[in-house]
Amino acid sequence: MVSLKPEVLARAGLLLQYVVSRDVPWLRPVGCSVGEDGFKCDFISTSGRWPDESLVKKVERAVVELESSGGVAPKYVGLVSDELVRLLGRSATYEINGVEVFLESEVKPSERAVKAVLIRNVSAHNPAKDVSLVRLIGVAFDDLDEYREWVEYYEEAIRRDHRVLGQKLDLFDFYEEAGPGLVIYHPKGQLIREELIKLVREINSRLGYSEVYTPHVYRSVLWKISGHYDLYRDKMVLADVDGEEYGVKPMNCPGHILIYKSRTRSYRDLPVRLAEFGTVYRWEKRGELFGLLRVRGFTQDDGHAFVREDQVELEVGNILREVFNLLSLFGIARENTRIYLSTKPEKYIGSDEAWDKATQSLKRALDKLGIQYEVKEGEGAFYGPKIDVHFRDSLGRWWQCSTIQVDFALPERFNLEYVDSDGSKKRPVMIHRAILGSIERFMAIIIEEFEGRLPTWLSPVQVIVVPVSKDVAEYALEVTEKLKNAGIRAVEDLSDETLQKKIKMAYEQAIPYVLVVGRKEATQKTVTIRGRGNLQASNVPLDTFVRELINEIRERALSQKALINILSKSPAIQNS
RNA sequence: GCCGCCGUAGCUCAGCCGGGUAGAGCACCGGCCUUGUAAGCCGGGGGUCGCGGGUUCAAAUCCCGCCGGCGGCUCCA
Repeated sequence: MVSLKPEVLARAGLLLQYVVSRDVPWLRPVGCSVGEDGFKCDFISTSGRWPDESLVKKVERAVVELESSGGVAPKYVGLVSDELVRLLGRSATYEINGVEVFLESEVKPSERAVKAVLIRNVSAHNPAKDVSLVRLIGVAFDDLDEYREWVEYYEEAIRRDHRVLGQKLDLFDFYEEAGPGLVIYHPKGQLIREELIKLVREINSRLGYSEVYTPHVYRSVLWKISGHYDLYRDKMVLADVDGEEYGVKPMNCPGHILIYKSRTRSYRDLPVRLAEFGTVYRWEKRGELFGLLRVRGFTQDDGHAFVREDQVELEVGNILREVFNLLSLFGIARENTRIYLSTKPEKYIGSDEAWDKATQSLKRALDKLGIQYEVKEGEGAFYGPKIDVHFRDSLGRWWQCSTIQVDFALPERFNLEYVDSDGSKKRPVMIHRAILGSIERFMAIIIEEFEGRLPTWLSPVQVIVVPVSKDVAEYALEVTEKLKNAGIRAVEDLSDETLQKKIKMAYEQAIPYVLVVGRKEATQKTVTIRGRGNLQASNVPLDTFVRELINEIRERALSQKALINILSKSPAIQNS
């Protein structure tokens, strides 16, 4: 991630507004804000026209020309009174050659000249129902080297894009005939899913969750009880069958609640913990879909804990610990994660006291683990406070993955109870949690994190065996067989291609290990191991490699530990 | 859903502006080569140019609608 300078973005935003109002009379500037990924400048189009590409290029050039011809210093005037600008929350006015331009008040524009401006997109912005603005978003630099570095970074980001890699590595695809936002996993993508599911099953068992399985459609009456029918209907897939209405599940909770309700629960039974890899469908609006990161059908590693109020903190703490294990398992840098605690919104259900208790429990759980987080006041769901973990994708966008939500609403709506020690009936609290969030979204994040070069345990193909020539084909098959018998996902490449090409293909398919075998290896029952980064160990006994590789996979190692171990333990077999 | 851009072979893309009926590379198939470390050589098959309508003697190319994708906005795991 190349970091942009807010003060440079601010200056560019101000100058951009100035040249636009100078050169494009039908666009009136109304505001500009600065974020970590660029500036956003909003304009009113008084003619109803939209700026086209050539106009955008012209304006970009005009800013740089203005700067190179001496530039002009934006003069701070004060806070604005304009209603529209207030609506945009950008309340400082500046003046350039007598033209009023705007900027959010917190940022100070740079004194230094802007050397490069790149407008990345023109789009509509609708801060209110009846207001449509022209929004230019872009980046700016006061140093040409930084500009070039940013462009390079951006091109790199496209190569890491999970949509590009997903196709190149034959993991998954979307098909027009199938419908937008509906992912179809190819065999290799499904192998990754299976590994992730296996991982979460282990986490679930550590946390005491029992896995269940529930249907994909329910009678609408269930969605009416849960409240989804009223609150969520526009995102639900509903169908009338035999004169009855059914709804495809957008969430798994109602099914789990029915299980909770299947018998009388004692305070001793709690927490009751149910987990499911539940595939849900949410009919997101068309423009909101985005690769695997935003789809219409996805599988959550969902789980619901029915707890007493006094159990919330411990339960949340345990889940959080697993979430952080997960981050380190995938080597996701802390700077690429954000943790939020969202508190009571304006509209809410449940008592203030319960909210306060639950929120304090979440806080204490976070603090006990020494986790740094941001509080989003009033951003909680109407049914309870929550903790969310967001990850950053290759383009710098943030996506919510892990989530832990306290819920007072559903226990109420479904009239959930347990019998307390004094024989009285009490209402449990529900904790909704997802460790990965959605498997789809999480997969996208890790594909980008690793640029497709997944750690061995996650790689759909872990080893490819490449014979040097046809006469060692049999040995290649023998090696592959042995690896497969050891539970390793191995394939052989007996095609007619040259060795060089086979190696190149293996690298492009991001296969972690290439085993080259020729006459020498065949007679000695060894393999020559080629790992990532052209790291190589020659003539390693096959058994040694299998043993080390099984360890690497079992430990879910991030690095190519097997090869590194072999190289460090027996430098004698190194042979270049 | 809103604004803009885009949609040509399995993939990446050229051709579209100034209409005359489709091309390249990779992949695939066949042959030669029998390979010791990131693309060996030669040949071949493959496209109702996203779908539908309109303009025209003639549409991949111009116009309209729809479908799908992308970048933003809004919303979310």
